Amino acid sequence: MSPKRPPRPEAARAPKAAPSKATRKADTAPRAKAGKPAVTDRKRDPQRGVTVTDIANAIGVSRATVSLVLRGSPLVHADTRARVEAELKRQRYVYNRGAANLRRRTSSSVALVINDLANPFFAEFAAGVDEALGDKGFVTLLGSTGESPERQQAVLTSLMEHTPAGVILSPAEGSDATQLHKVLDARANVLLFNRELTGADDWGFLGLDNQHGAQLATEHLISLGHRRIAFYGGHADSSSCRQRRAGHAQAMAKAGLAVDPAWLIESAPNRLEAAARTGELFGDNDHAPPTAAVCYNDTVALGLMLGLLARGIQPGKGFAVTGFDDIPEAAVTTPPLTTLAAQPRERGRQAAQLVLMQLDAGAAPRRTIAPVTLCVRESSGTRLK
Amino acid sequence: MSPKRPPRPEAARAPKAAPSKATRKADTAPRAKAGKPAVTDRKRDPQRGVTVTDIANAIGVSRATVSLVLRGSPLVHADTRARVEAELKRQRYVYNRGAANLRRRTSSSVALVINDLANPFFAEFAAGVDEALGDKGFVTLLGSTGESPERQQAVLTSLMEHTPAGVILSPAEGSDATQLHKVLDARANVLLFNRELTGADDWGFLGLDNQHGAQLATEHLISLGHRRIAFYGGHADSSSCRQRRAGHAQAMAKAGLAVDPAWLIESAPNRLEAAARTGELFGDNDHAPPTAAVCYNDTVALGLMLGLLARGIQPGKGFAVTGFDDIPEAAVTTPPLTTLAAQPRERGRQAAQLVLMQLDAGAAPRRTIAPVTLCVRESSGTRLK
DNA sequence: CTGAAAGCGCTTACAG
DNA sequence: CTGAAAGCGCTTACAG
Repeated sequence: MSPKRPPRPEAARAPKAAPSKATRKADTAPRAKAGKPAVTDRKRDPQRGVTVTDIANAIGVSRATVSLVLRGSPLVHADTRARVEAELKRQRYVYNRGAANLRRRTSSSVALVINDLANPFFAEFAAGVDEALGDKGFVTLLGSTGESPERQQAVLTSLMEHTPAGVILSPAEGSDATQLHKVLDARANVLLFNRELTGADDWGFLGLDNQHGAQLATEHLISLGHRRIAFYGGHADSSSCRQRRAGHAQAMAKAGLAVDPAWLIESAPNRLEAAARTGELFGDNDHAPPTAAVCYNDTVALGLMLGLLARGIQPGKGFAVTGFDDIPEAAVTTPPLTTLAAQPRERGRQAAQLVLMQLDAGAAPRRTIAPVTLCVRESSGTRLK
Repeated sequence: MSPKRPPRPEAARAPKAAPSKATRKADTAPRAKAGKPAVTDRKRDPQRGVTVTDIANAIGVSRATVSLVLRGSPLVHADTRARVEAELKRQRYVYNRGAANLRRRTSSSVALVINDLANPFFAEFAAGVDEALGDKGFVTLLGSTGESPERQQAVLTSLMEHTPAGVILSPAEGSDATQLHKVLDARANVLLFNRELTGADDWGFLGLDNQHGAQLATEHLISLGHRRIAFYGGHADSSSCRQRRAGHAQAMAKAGLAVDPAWLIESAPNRLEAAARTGELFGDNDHAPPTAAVCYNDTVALGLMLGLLARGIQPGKGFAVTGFDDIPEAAVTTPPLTTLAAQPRERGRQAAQLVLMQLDAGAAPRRTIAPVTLCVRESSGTRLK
């Protein structure tokens, strides 16, 4: 029943997996030379598709000619071309791109590996990637890691066996460039998205302007009169969190405002933990508590708003909150969330273009930073009196 | 720059597209027989990957033996196997599944075609499909139609050229089985998801229990004391809308309640149009207006709630609303939305299993209906006095 | 237990 | 303008 064994955790080992039996009928050995005349009423395996050979034989030309027609070569005589095309249509020929890719040593696919499609940010990103890839005639090979570096190794190993022309990878948290190099060899055309990795300079990178985004949010809060502004959530060892924290720090410094270390609060980027840590904002430090928080992302901001409500504090009234990402929920929460929009679908299109550009000999992998825009809603409140 | 021409709108025509030049160096003609001894300091194209031949030559066995090791055959001597495996690792061999699939006439991919990944319902569904497919050693080929039957034809045509072992298709609105049969031939292993199509009985189908779901929602509203309950949104010619309307009708009939035809209101399933049509609920008919609405889906329900607010009516207070799907926003709107949960990720896993089952000779394509569960929140309000 | 040979469906110099 | 031949990287009877 199971056509292949699942990929082992030790993904780097040789593929033992037996490919699927895609043909519904088990192949019986061809009895052509077995003496008796073959059963002629099924001269061809019904499962077999139409091939260039069938077309060529049907109208008495060579396979080469059919191939040239398929590839739109101007070498073929118009009449011949017309006859071939008619026969192609008649027999409902389907091009076997896998065979062509093998012969030409090309690829018409790009692997896209992300944490989880259920994250709307990545869903939009994936939609953008697939859109742009499709426009160029490539197909998307999907893979998801669920933020597990081990699964990521396994998924990438499996995808590489399909010889993608490129890999767009949003690394799982805790990814290690050394490990990744074991499965994505020197020849691989890789574009990293969203998370920067040390030791991966041979690959392209597309990221958001995290620092500037957080700076915009912080400046926005300062302009509303806030002076004590926390940075809430995220893991300080992730590059995006570091960059966003830097933006926060920069805006505060620029405004001549001190940052109490107690205002830098870590939290896993999920709603539950973000809500649970709300109390840390109002801990027993000697100083006055913050009146606003720049959150690591929207999910954290949503959690914090729940946590605030649980303590009887109205987000946007008693305490200002900003997010990052502009996920769909951000517009419909109570209150709607002020956040940074990253246009993930556009980023997806861009990632596809970048990875395709890298295929060209000249284009060296580049570091690209995409802008984000502040989207003001009610969670950041109005001007403090 | 563009490695392939984009697929033409007339998708059924022969593929003229020239595949991508994935190899960074343009191939130069092999000069092996050109007289002069070949340049030996680069005896192999550096772009070339390691093949079974390389492994076989390196340790002096035949390619067949290497292949047997790769496929885990018990026929190889343990010593030989060990030597092969060591060499595989040393040369960082990567299995070329495309070549193997070609030779074995198998496939290790499944095409997944949906309207748009940005729809969280389909994002979850896709995540489930990919998860389950990956567990079985298959890879997901992604395609999206944006609800356009024309794009759907083009996308399917392109995907079929990659010889997927199966196709999971959530048909675009307005899909036509006859058209689909032009690109998904008799051999294709197809599973339709979510939208039923007449004339597609040779394919498998996985759908939600739309009727029962709408019935549950209606019964819930009836149990709260509502007597005049509208069915709001959706296009009456879509199968899912018809089924949900039937569930509504059935619950009303069972409770002995008449349904005023004016309470059946169509709307495109988007927020904007759903909001705009709110007035139709309170039109100038002679009868009293409804006090509650079973909405076609969550998006429609969200739109309706906005429309109600715009007329000064509090959803969940002055008017009860239910949705369908349980998208993530449903839990965080004001008020949170009572809806039917379809567990799209689980449905995705199920779809993957079904399409893989269909590969087996015995398993004929089946019609499978998955249950949905009522998820009560505040938008349906409390008991009417 | 291992090797030589044929072949999956396509493409591409090379002749003619 | 068209055909014969070789080959992409793998697998599979068939011999030995």
